[in-house]
Formats: sequence, C-alpha cells, structure tokens
Amino acid sequence: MIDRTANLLGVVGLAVAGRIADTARDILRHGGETPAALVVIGYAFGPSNDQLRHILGLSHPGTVRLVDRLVTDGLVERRKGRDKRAIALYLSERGMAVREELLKGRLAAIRPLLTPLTGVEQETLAALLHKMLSSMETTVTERRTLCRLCDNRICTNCPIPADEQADT
Amino acid sequence: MIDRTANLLGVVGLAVAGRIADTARDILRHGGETPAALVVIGYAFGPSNDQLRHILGLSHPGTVRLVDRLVTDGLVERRKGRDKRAIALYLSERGMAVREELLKGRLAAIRPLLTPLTGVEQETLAALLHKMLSSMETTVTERRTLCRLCDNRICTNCPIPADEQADT
DNA sequence: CTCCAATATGTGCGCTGCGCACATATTGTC
DNA sequence: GACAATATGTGCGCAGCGCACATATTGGAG
Repeated sequence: MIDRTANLLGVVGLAVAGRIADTARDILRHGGETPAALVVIGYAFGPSNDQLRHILGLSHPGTVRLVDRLVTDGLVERRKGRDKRAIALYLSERGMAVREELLKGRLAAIRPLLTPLTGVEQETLAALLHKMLSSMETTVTERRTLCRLCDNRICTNCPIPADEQADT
Repeated sequence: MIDRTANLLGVVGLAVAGRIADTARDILRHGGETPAALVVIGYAFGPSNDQLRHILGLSHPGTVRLVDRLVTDGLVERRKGRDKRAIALYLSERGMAVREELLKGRLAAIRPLLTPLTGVEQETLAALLHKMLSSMETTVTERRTLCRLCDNRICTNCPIPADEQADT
C-alpha cells in the first residue's frame, strides 16, 4: 500500500509546489529559482554567488544571471566578499520587504489545503512530515536546498536544521 | 500551529515535485508540462488539443508546440477528431511504453520519502492526504489537472475522481 | 618570489518551454 | 447564406537556464 500513499503524496506535492510557484511569480514577477534566491539571500549570512549556486542547484552562469535580475529590480546588492574575487549578496530594503511577501504568500498558498483538517489531524500530519524529513540523509547544503523557501521563524523544531554555519 | 504544519508541507511538497520533475526529465528529455501531457493523453479518451490545454493549464499555442514535440519524438499521434477541425490525440506504442516509465519513475521518486514511516504511519498519512484532497472544491477539469501525473491503477478509492467523462 | 593550478565571477551564445497576436479551417446559427 | 463561435496552426519574442570561454584573485609548490 506504500504506492497508494506515494501517489497521494505526489498529487499533494504537485499541488503544493504549484501553488507556491504561482504565488511567488505573482509577487516577484520572476519564476524558476529566483524566488528561492531572494529567500536564501535574506538569511543574511552574505552568501557568495557560488554558495547560492549550490543551494539553488543551478549552474554558475545561471546564478550570475539570476542575481543580475534581482539587482536590476533593486532587491539585491553585490557587496565585497571576504576575497577580492568573491562577492557577498545582501538584500536591499525593498528586497527584505518583498521577501516577507514571498514568505507570507507561500504560507497563505498552502494553508487552504490544511483547513479541512482538525487541529489534532494537523498535528499528526506535522509529526509525520517531520519524521519523513528528519529521516532523510542529507548534507548541510542539501538541507539548505530543501529549506530554500522556508520561513525559519515559523519552523520551530526544524527537522533538518541547516542553521549551523555551512562547511562552505 | 497551522503555519508550522504548512511550512513542513511546503518543504515536502517542494521535495516531492522536484524529484518527480527530475525523474521525468531524465526519462523523457523534456520538462515543463510535457511529461504530464503524455500521461494525460495516455488515459486513452482521445483528447483534443483544447481539452489537453485546459488540463495542463497552458496557452493554446503552448499546447500545440508541446504536442509537436511529442509527435516529433514519435510518442503521440494526431488522429481525426469528432470534427474536421478537432484532432484526437493518442499514444503510439513507444508513447505507451514511455508513459509506463514515467508512472513507475514517479512512484520510485516518491517512495524513498515514505520508507522511514511504519506501515501504520503510511496509512495514517494516506488518510490525511485523502481528506485534504477530497475537501478541495474542484471542477472536473481541475481534478484532471491535479491528477495529471497519477497512476490511476494505483490510486484506488481516488479522493477526487475525475473519471466521469468531462463536461468538456 | 615566481609560476601555476585552484577559486570565483562575469560574458557570448544558444536552447527549451511558453505566451501573445495573428492566420486558417470548420461548424452551428440566425 | 452570412457570421460568430470553435479548433488548430504560425510568426515572433521572452524568461530561465546551461555550455564554453574569458578574466581576476588566491594559495601553494619549487
């Protein structure tokens, strides 16, 4: 019966990801990994282009162009990194505001799916999802990838904490 | 606490959709809604271009080009529809074989996420997902959209049956 | 200290998937 | 029998992304 569950999870997963992507596109006017980039940069550890690239799972040039878009939109700034070659990415004021919208919009997009469940059922679901995520064997970067759209103020008791400063 | 659950669901949804998309791309060498199109056409009700377009949520020209790709690859045939203007889409032999791979690959991509759960937990999760889906108010077309990648042989007791012949 | 591989970013170019505006063919309807 | 509605196909361009290449900085081997 695992496959019946898998099929249902596939449907819900598709629905969730679709809703998130649609909402993000409405807010940001960009799709693909661009919304995720804004959230990741907003964690305020001043990631380099290369760190961002690994988290988003993009090619290096793709990441450069993605950052170009965000800079053009006035949401992100390229500052000096620890090297003269590296850069450090930070959000502008507007970038932070838009990031907030993205995080709020994401939760708002998912919430309607949960409202049919009772409080207890929601807790049960959370526990199951938590177990699934905590059982995944992941590197620090993979965890950041999974959490690339998360609101870490909401995610108490994160099952896959990527908070530790990455081993780069 | 609904938002904590929503956040976890967002992570799992993103992971599930990503794994499905990656697997489908490996098999089909096409991304976007192209894999879904192959599955939908394979339900063998001979959909028209226009029916397909609504299920996939694409523009009309986008759907034409999508079908072009599948025809070029020898996976889909354009046959005569009920009108002289309409066409009816059917899978070729190879198309059916590739569709099988897509369905199998999708389940294989999701399954690892569920293996950490016990049998009982999987049942519980299935019940919760089932309730979430069956509580969504949807039209027939929206249901087909949600199920556009489903393996309907696996999905016994489908929470959002779209089996009834659509009201077009 | 000099040379060179490794690191890190940026560019030229093209591809895929898609939408808009438009063209064309068939159908039903007044 | 003319005309709106239906259904498909085309020209064109855009967004997001990857490959190959160019450039700048750094660390290390000799």
